[in-house]
Amino acid sequence: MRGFIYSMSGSGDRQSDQISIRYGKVKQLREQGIEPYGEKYAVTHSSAEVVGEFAALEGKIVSVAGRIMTRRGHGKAGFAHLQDEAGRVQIYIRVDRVGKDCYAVYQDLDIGDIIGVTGEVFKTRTGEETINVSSFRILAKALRPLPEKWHGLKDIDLRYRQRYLDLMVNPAALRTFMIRSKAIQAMREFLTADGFLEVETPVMHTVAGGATARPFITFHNTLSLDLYLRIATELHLKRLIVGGMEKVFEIGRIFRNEGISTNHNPEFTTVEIYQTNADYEDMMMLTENLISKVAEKVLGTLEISYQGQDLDLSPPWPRKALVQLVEEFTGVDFAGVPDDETARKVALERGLEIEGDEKKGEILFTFFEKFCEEKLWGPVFVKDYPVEVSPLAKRSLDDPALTDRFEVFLAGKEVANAFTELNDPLDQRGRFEEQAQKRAAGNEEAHMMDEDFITALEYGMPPTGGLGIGIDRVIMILTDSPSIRDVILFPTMRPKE
RNA sequence: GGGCCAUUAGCUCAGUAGGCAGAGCACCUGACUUUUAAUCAGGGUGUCCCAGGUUCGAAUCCUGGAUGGCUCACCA
Repeated sequence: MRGFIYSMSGSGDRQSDQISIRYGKVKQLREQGIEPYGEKYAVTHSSAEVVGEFAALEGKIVSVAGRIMTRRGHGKAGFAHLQDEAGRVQIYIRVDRVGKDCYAVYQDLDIGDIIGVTGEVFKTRTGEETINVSSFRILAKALRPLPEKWHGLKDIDLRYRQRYLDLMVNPAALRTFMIRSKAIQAMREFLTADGFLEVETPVMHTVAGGATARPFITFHNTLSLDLYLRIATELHLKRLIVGGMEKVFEIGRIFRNEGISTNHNPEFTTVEIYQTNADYEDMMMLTENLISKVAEKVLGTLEISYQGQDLDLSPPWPRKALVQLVEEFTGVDFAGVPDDETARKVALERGLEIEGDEKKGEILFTFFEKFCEEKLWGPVFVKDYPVEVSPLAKRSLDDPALTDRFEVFLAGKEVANAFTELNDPLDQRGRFEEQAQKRAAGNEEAHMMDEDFITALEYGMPPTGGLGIGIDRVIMILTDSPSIRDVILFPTMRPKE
């Protein structure tokens, strides 16, 4: 914007502003016949290779490309650090080696410019691996100054809005996203090696199901149809199980039109995994295996710390019934609560706001959320959730008010949700109808009736275990990030002005 | 949505009691052929987030707004 204004006003004018000075340098370079946005450079090594393989490279000629991050001039010679994805390497350039004209061009370069250099590898007096430049080329002139070299970019707003700057100057940011990438790769490898088939299902749904959440709505012109961005991948993946796929997973973005917080971003990534002839016990083992294997692969250890507190991911993880945890934390034994009426009374006694039509299971779940959840440092499996809050999970054999469902908590965060899948189409229809009633009563998060999914179940879905993992939250834990925005490259932000 | 806090140079930050807008890095001019937060000499480059108000005078006090952070609510 600013540069645009200056370029419109004529970059030849003497301007004090750093940006316009750099615009002037571009013009000057072109007048000298030097292209400030050059062709690709024939790179032979990365910065890290020059440093790490110095013994083998000493005295050899290498070509490296990168962004100038520091600069130290000494009259007829100069030092700078070039940064590429792998790290940084120092370059040394002297006028008697590259010639007067070439050196003059170097002296006009700025921090932030991207250049390619070729030269001999040597070590300076102070012992730093360095490239003694014999030639270089400008690959991209930077028109804007970089954030400060020592403190980096601290402004959280700018770090999210201009993530490229964050990545450029804050090594921890790049590390976080490299870990994220490796962790997802490790998950994929773990699952495919175990015989799971990776699939892709629609992002645009005619019925937004598979979770209790408000969807984003969009519109298809040709079909003249409201479509919802998916809030879960669940119902399509189970259709694939009906179709005969036995082990499937999908890693994908889902969208929920709800609040934003340090643990919630409107678009986030889940992996959902479905396996036939499995139940939630199998999914517990899969969960602890998967997450611990991923942690080991990307961090090399299972004993990590999150925000200053130790967290040991070594399996097996403890398993606790939800009703038991509620009793531990609140002293209320819901097994002894006979009906909805009594449950509501207990809720009021504990200061919970209720509408008046809540079922016992809903209140039990609310107790868990309010009084237990954030205190579960974990890792821990919380199991046996009330049927009222688990419309897609199969009822427990020994208690039809509960389901064979669990959630995983790490550092007080819910990171996974899994159950033995409900495969009885009659029961499923009843659950949807109950949800539809809640929707009609104004609960926008309640499930929509999904006739097409019921139809699929009517063809018969084998006994299946299903698991969903919130990848962003797992990455938060693995990278010790306090906010979900720290692990999402471009988190949702309100536009400036 | 409520509460609290923040917003000053490209970046990181000071700014006293309401009295000329500051530092470091970056940048500009000059010196310097192995430096590394290079050094030395000189230079301040600004819509103090925005709009009003109070005042002789506002970065500072008041009101409203914008954006962000934390938190509560809601949720996942």
